[in-house]
Amino acid sequence: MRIATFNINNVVKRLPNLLAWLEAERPDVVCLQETKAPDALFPAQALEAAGYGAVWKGERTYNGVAILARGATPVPTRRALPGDPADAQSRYIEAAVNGVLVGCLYLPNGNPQPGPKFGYKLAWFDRLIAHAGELLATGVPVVLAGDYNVVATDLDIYRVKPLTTDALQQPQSKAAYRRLLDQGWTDAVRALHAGEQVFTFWDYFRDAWGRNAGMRLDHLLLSPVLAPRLRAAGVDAWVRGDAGASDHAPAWAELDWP
DNA sequence: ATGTCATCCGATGGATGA
Repeated sequence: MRIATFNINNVVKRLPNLLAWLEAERPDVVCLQETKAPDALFPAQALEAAGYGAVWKGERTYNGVAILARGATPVPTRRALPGDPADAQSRYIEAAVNGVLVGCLYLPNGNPQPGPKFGYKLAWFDRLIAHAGELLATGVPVVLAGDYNVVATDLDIYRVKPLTTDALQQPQSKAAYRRLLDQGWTDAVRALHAGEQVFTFWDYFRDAWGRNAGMRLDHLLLSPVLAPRLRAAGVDAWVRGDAGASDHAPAWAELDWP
């Protein structure tokens, strides 16, 4: 099973890009973020025609997540991250696909920092860690995939800028990601590319793609049952170079499953 | 501080988020 995560940055606007990538790479499972479409406008029919069943949770203009499965329909288990009923932002969806529980997440960006948005980011991270711990306790195979909006280490950014105010690089953000990993999750791309600079995001600003001034923000975390089954992992960086591309490229993990 | 891309509201651009 090959599972991918892709911040599509508007699934309606970039449907041609999404379909081109699906046809070229044929991932089995896809987690999408920033679909930026209300549920009624999610392009389910076009994806079905491309061979993918889907579950989605969107909203107008912002956020929005979805899980696709090739030749199957994911069985939804959640459409929100537990822990705050007042949180109306569409940032988490979870579904079972071929015996794997897939959590698809879009962690808050958190800028500007400091401020209420950064507070929301850290609170959301705490809720994710709590939920992830409960998933681990069940012992079922889980992949938590998405845009974590964190530069985890200095290796995950093209150039370290000391004393930056960027919410993605704050010590609290990095510490939260570290706490999540320390529960027992395996960062699939990092596990197979230790010490290598691998990026999943290149800003639209300042020709970041042309200069390879990227960051690694999109991750697939594997629960302990799945970690020994990891066979390959990488990033389909070519997607970022296409016309009308998202500012992210898909990251993926190939699992010996089932 | 800058820069790009896109959307929204509601106006023919400015504010916003990323």
